Amino acid sequence: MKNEDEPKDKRLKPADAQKLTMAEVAKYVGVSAMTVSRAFRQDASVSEETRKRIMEAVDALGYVLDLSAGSLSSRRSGFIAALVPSINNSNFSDTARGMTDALENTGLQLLLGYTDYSAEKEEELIEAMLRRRPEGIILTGGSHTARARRMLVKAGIPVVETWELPEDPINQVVGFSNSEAMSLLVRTLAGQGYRKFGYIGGTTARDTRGSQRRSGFQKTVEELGLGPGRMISFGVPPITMEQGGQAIVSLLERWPDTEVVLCVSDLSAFGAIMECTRRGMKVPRDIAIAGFGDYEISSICHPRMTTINVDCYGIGRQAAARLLDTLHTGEATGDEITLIGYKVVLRESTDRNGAPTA
Amino acid sequence: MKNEDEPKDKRLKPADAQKLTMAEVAKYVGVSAMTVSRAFRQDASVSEETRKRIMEAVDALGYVLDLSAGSLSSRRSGFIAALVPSINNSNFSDTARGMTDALENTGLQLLLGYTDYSAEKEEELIEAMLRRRPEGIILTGGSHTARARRMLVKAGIPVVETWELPEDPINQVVGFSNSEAMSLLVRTLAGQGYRKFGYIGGTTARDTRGSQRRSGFQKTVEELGLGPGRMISFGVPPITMEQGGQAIVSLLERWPDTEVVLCVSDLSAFGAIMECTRRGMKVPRDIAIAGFGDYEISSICHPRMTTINVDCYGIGRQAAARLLDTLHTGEATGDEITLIGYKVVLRESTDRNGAPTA
DNA sequence: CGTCAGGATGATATCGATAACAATTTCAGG
DNA sequence: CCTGAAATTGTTATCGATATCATCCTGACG
Repeated sequence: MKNEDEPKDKRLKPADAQKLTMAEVAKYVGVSAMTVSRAFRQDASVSEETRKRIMEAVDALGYVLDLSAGSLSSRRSGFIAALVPSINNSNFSDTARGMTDALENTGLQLLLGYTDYSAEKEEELIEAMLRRRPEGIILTGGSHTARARRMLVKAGIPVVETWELPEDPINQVVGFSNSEAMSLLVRTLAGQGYRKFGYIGGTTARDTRGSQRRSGFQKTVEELGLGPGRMISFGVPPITMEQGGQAIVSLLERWPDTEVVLCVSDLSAFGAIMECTRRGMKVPRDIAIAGFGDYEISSICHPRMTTINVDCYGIGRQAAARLLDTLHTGEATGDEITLIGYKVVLRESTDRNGAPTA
Repeated sequence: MKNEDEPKDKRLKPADAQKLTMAEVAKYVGVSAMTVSRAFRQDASVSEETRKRIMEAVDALGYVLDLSAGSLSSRRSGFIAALVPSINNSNFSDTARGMTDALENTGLQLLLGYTDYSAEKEEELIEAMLRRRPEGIILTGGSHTARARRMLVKAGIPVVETWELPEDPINQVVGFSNSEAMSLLVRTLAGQGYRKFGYIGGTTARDTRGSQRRSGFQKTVEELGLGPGRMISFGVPPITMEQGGQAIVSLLERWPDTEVVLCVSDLSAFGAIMECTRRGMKVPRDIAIAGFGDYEISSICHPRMTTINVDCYGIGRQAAARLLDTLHTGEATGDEITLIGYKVVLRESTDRNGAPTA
């Protein structure tokens, strides 16, 4: 081999004056790189004195740890991947917050990806995430492309599916039955005397939770002997507020005697309520409307909206907690299903007295 | 080669049968690892035939590229970090979408972090992101802790600050003046004859965009000779819908003759409108209300809301585009400021005729 | 005074890909 | 057929940290 006399370095990076490495910090302090590495971890054995000197040097030099190198050698990437359908949905953001909170002080970071309610996009994201070797992955829903599923299984990391109860879970599940939740809402309202039920949802099975809610609605209405529900499908999920408004107009044109309309989410329900109000109809006097999700808007809007409250934060928190369990025990104690609670929240928009609080 | 009978390893990874590397794929196909590596990139020169065979093997074996190894050696992490205050805010999610779109087909992935409107949280996130060596970073706002700023400068990667016009930019800026935008709204409404202005915002400077809007309001009201504005500060940013409702009650108790109330965001404005409606006041007949941001809710709610529309998507798209420019030219062509458009959207909630469309 | 446990630190191999350059093959054109 | 440029493929060193094991040191205790 060559000695390091002559060929110092011929290729010089452009304007890259600050390729500071651990070795340089080490030299600066007068210790080995290994000791610097140890100083960055709280479990490692380094004397307090040395650590202090190292950290001062780190500060002085402005050194920032390079995890991409570290994770290669330690085989721990230090992050958990989480895929949610939408960034702009307070239900999912509550879930994300739950995950972040549960991961606090674990040394694990959460990296979020957005699937836009698309299984293809989800597959792409799963691959992109797996390439960075996450230590675990949390998914929304239980429907994935075949290839996505294969990759997930092969990856050999804990997988948690959330927000649903998949028939054939990959690993762990933290969720609830969207179908039963919607069913509960139908039964509750039927118990209040409502008989003619309408439903507003999306057109495709793309939003699997939406489909489940719809089928829960349909099944229950029939079980109660209230005939087939009046369904309006409108647009590609997620349905917007505006589409909710358009949908209720169609629905009432077609079935003017509808008494109560359930919506796949609070957002479309809000659009429906506003549109009715705009057209001079009183909610709930002329038409009762309920949503799903208990978004902030539901308790603020006028009239306040009946909906299903789901423990979104709990989903995230539990999902991350189950993931951590699996990571710590080294092996899942069996692929469990963690059920998450939900409850009907009755508010003005379905009040039988028809008189919203003044 | 070795059988399972011989427990060669003392430390046994749990169920870790699949530590598939590029070298194994290469062996399987009968080429070198380098060729496999090339096959994964579209620019590299590999014969179509070889690439096909390699990709079939990748598929058959279920190999997933390991970027943590690749980025160490190539010194390219393949991602851009973006920090936003909140994931549950459609303005910022539009911005994020703009960034994602602009990065499409660039081989760069977007990693989002959310700061919760806290500079300390932002600092932590910046450090966490920098440890993974992003190729660029996009921030929301121009206020950062001193240490965060130091780290950013030292990192030697392009930095884009968005949504504001910082006095002392780190590098590039894509934003607008929140102060002037609010000022424009005040002038527009004053032009319609409004004289007694109220304002609802948060209590602290934590939300810098909020503070700028407030000062724009205050300054302009005084410039127009309309006396000091009637300000109600309520809660820690971001203000919720509910706080908007509470705030307007306080404001009207204190200054019952207020004609129009501007809010730091559409969300608080919405809460205010609903609360007024609930109390039997007509908007805008009894009180006019305007927001900021043009969220979906503003065009749906009843009455529809006057607000400022900002090109949120454009902010994201431009920010990413400027970042890519800098990456490609190798050096910024000067740290530019890219101005983003905004406009006043007049709707029913400030209609001087006072008669919301039936 | 010797021994040994255990903390602190260092030396070296290594994680899995890619950069850089070398070697080989292909093929057009003289 | 030969030559050289371009296309394809291989070899080796390396990216920057950490796992692992070796070494050194301190002090308690017989």
